[in-house]
Amino acid sequence: MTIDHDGDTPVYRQIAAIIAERIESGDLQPRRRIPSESDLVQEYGVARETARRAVAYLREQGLVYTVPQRGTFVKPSEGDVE
Amino acid sequence: MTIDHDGDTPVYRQIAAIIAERIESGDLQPRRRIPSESDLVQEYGVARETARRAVAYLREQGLVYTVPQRGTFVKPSEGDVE
DNA sequence: TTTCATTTGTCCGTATGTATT
DNA sequence: AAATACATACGGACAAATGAA
Repeated sequence: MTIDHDGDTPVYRQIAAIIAERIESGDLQPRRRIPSESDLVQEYGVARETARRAVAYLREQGLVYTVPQRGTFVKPSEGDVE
Repeated sequence: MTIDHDGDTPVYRQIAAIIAERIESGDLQPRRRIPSESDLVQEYGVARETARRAVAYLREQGLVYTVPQRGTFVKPSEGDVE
């Protein structure tokens, strides 16, 4: 997966889409931590704000949840055990 | 040496320049520890991130090396004895 | 052995200024 | 004007290793 800096889709949404795909494919498991903002900065060569936006977008979509000072994690599905 | 918070040169580079000057003048000797991040925070009244950036900048310039949980030290010159 | 302070590593939250589109 | 992106700077918190007491 590569980032298109010139296309119509904002970079942060492209990154969010990649992570969302990893969640849906099971590559990123429920309650497991997703890559940190710094990881995303490194991996995709973007600014931290862009990485933060990508994570914020996933949060808005209800795919992940963030624990301050801990990280961002994949939300468990509805029927999952507590 | 005072920090100019409003000038063109970023604060972290000003601090890096001060330390670089201390190294070149011999005030900070090879293999000796440079001031810790906390020291720089105290001394120049900056955030830790800014202090960390200054050190990172010196590292990129090859002037110092960092040992985790130990500190950052002045790099010995080429011809120095091991 | 245990405790404690120090130090760097790694997180996250926020803000401002600038540039580009 | 507004959205996107980058650079800089400040703040707080916890983790982990080291070394000294």
